[in-house]
Amino acid sequence: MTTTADNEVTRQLRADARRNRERILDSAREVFGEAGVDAQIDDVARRAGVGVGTVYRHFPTKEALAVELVRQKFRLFAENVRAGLQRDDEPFDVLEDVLRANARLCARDAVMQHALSGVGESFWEQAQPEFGELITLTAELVARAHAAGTMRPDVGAQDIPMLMSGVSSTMAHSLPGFDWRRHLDLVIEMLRAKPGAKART
Amino acid sequence: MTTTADNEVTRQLRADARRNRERILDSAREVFGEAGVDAQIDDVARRAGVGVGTVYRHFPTKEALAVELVRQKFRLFAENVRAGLQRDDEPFDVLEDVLRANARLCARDAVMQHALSGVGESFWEQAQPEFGELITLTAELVARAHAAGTMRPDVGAQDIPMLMSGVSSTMAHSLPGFDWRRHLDLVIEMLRAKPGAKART
Amino acid sequence: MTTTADNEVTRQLRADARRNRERILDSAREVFGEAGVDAQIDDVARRAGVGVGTVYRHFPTKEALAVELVRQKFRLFAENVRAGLQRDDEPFDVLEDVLRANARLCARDAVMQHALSGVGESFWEQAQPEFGELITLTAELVARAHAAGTMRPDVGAQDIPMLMSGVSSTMAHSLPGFDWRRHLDLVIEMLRAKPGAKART
Amino acid sequence: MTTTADNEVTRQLRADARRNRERILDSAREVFGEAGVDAQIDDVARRAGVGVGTVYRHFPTKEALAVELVRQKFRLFAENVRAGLQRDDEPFDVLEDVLRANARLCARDAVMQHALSGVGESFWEQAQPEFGELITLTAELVARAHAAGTMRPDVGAQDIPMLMSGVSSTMAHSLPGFDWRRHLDLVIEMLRAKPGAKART
DNA sequence: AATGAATGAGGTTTCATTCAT
DNA sequence: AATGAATGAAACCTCATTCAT
Repeated sequence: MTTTADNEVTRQLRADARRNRERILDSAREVFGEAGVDAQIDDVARRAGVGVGTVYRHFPTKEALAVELVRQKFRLFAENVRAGLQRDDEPFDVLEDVLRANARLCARDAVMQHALSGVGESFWEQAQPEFGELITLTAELVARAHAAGTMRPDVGAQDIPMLMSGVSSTMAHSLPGFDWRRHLDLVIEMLRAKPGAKART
Repeated sequence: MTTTADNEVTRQLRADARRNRERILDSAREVFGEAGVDAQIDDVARRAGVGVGTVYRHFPTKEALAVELVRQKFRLFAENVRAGLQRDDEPFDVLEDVLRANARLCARDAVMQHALSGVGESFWEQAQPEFGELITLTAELVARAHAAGTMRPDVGAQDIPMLMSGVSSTMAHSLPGFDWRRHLDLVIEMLRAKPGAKART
Repeated sequence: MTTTADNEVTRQLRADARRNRERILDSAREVFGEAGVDAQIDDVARRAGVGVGTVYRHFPTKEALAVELVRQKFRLFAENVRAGLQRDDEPFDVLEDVLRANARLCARDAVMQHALSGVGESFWEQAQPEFGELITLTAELVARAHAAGTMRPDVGAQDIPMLMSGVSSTMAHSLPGFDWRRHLDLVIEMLRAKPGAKART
Repeated sequence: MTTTADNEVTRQLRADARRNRERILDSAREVFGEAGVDAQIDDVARRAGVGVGTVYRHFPTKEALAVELVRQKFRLFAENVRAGLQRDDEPFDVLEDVLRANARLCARDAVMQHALSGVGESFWEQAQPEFGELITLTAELVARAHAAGTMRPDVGAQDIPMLMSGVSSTMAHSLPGFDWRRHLDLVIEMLRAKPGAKART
């Protein structure tokens, strides 16, 4: 019983820390969303209602914080793919739904834009595990669509992140003609098997 | 005689100034290319062989300098389109060549990446004239390709910058699967009219 | 019985606390020795295997911890002097031995260096009792040496700490020519009575 | 004539910068003197009447600033030795005067204390040239005193900085018995040749 | 009594921009 | 018109100390 109590105290402490961590990440998402990746850590801390030190305890540098946001997002992407893999529907339709869902998760996410903008080359190295997992899962979905003959055979799973990164770059602008849903529609067209179409290898 | 002399001095200075302006822009292209848009104005000035003050005489802010680089690039794009419009070849082939040429102009251009990353929303406002001109010219090329029936009818000139911005975003990475030439190939395939293909509106 | 139990718990705790105190002091000596007085309390705590809070329970401030180390050292110095006072040997020889022993205790002691560097003026105030005791004991040894005529009559007990502080300052460096044993030798020569030598008052 | 004018303008600019540099160093001496080496650069800047950036333009880090103060002081020491070498008086008397003069230059100089306290081991490396010069000059003075037979033959020029560092460490305190003039007197006694005295090698 | 997460003032340093020469 | 020294508002990060558990 003492042990149980102790454990609970311990868990309680951890729970506090974990809640702080969550609040910091939430706050960072908001602040980065509003002010871009150049936003100040102090603002993140203030909005999270914690001291700067607490932010730095959880994330040793500002970059580490941004990287964690990207990793989280990748995990969400992967979850969507996983959910898609559970479905029994036509594989390409599933893929399409998943891509649309993931694109929505990207929309107006400044950190993602930053990660995609190439400044944060190191972002990808640090998010490697999540990125790899995402590719692996996507490959399964793509394989099914290929097998079903509903996806262009000469486009592979590794093309998807590249194309989606393009869609995501569209989101960063409110320029005339820039509409990420349209961009995504065109990409999906690209991926879809066309009867009689011959792809350039 | 005094007037003549003064004029000569003035002209002399203007020539100097113009040369300085060019050197600053060249230097900025290089420095931004190597160190990203976060590079320092001092470095730009040093490489141009002028004082910082001179840079500021020509460009009121660092952003103005970057914007000018973007505008220059847009002018180059437009020139390529204009050259294409002179050609008598099949219009879609011309479009393809132009897109490839313009993509090459974008490759690893940090300022362009920055402009595309959404940080510089105002970049586009300031480059409005050049951007508009580019669209206008592209529209003519697209119209010809549409008329020739060699380009997908449901994709318009205003889609091109969006798609190319996506291709450009690919250039920022050296990630596995990220290959802008491949991205561009896929885009061009998509733009090409396919016999029997029915596009989703 | 409850009282007995409580007492036992208290005693138990006190024993624990005392052990903790010792471990913290040991740890502090090591950490300060390795990283200087600027080392962090967290490191001291970690090496002692306790939480920071525990350090602060025993020593209200970082300085208090450092001061305690100095006081301990002074107590060791005093013990050496006391041991010397027990000996029946020639008093100046005893003094020489004691000074050499105490100098060895100082060697490469970062806290001592810090105390000597003047930053910690307050160190000395706080170590007043130990310092006073040390002087008192030294005075007795010096008196005996004076009486024996083996020590320069114009140098007193109060000169010793000053001279030893000089020797100690030598220890802080690994500069060419800086050798505290040499410095100490010169000091001891100087303290020794010389037949026919006339000291400047 | 134009050349002369240009040169004057250039010199003028440099003069301004040089004056700023001097003011920063003066200010640093004062601020470090009052608040120790832990004083803030902002205070140095404020007292010098310049912006922080100006301080950093002249001295890339806080340490660089402190090091420069030490080097300056070493140069002053060397100047005193040089002046001593011009004199025709008895060499040991000259040495004594020089040591007293240099000790006075040290008195209550917080940066010097810091340099001597061993924290700034790197100080000495960076002040190597000045330190070396000082030793060289001192060696000449010592050689003369040795030749005159007025200085202990078994004490060399390289012992002097060590002994003076000891004297300097005395200056950092206002403890009972700590009196650097007394310490210096004793050191000078140490150095003086004693008729009939046999030095320990 | 112990723990260690949280705090936040304060420190150093950077760099776009200004301005005296 | 050109120069580059000066400016100073931020930005990031550290660490002695507090306090909830």
